[in-house]
Amino acid sequence: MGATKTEHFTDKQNEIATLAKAIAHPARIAIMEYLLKTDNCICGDIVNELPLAQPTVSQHLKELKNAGLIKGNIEGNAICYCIDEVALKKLQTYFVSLFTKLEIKNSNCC
Amino acid sequence: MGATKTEHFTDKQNEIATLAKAIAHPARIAIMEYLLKTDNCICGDIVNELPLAQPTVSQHLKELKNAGLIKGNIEGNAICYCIDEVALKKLQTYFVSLFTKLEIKNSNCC
DNA sequence: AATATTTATCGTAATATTGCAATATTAAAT
DNA sequence: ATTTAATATTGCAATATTACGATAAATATT
Repeated sequence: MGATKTEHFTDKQNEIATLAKAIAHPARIAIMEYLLKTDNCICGDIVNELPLAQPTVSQHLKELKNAGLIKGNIEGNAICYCIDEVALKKLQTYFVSLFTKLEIKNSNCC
Repeated sequence: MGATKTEHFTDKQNEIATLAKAIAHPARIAIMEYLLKTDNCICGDIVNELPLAQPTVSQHLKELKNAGLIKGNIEGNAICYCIDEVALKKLQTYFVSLFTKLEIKNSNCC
């Protein structure tokens, strides 16, 4: 009890849920937005940008990386984090398709 | 310690994170997809459709409703749940805008 | 080699989520 | 008014997430 019953759902449903969970935190939204607006995606800058301690930011970065939303490259003794378009595109495509289905349906009963 | 520090992030960041959290579970994805494909959005049907006990489904429905993603109308002694387009549109628009920014940027450094 | 800088990991406390049995609530049907 | 059916709430156990201090690991600088 307590753990999500992933085995009862489809791979696609689990995949989208996992991606959504990865961005289901304002700090991780803030990281994604920062990476989108800057050309200087050094880990230390992200830590400075966020109102959280370095180990906490590091943990959030790890979660985004595990979900495939960002990737990190070693650059000297720093690490350069960037958005990985593939996963982001999956989320976008999914929501667009949901909304398209809703429009085609156009018979929301309540 | 332990709770999300929402007060340090923008309203928009918190709003998107909350919406993402609402769908960050395969059962809630499955509910949204079911509501999109059926015209018969009675709570009992959702319970039958999902591999979870009735109280658990009821709780997931409540979370989706709190996030504004669905709405429920009393219909006799049953309840009709439907998708609320407004919140879904917000998510879609957000991801589209993220991806647009990424395309405009077109200089992912790593 | 010693020191400084940068990032990751460990350990742990606080809090939140997930799932369900038991029970309550509400409205329909008898 | 009882009974039945549908949904919500309560209470609780199991698990997951969030946050951070302390520390480790890796590279750069001196």
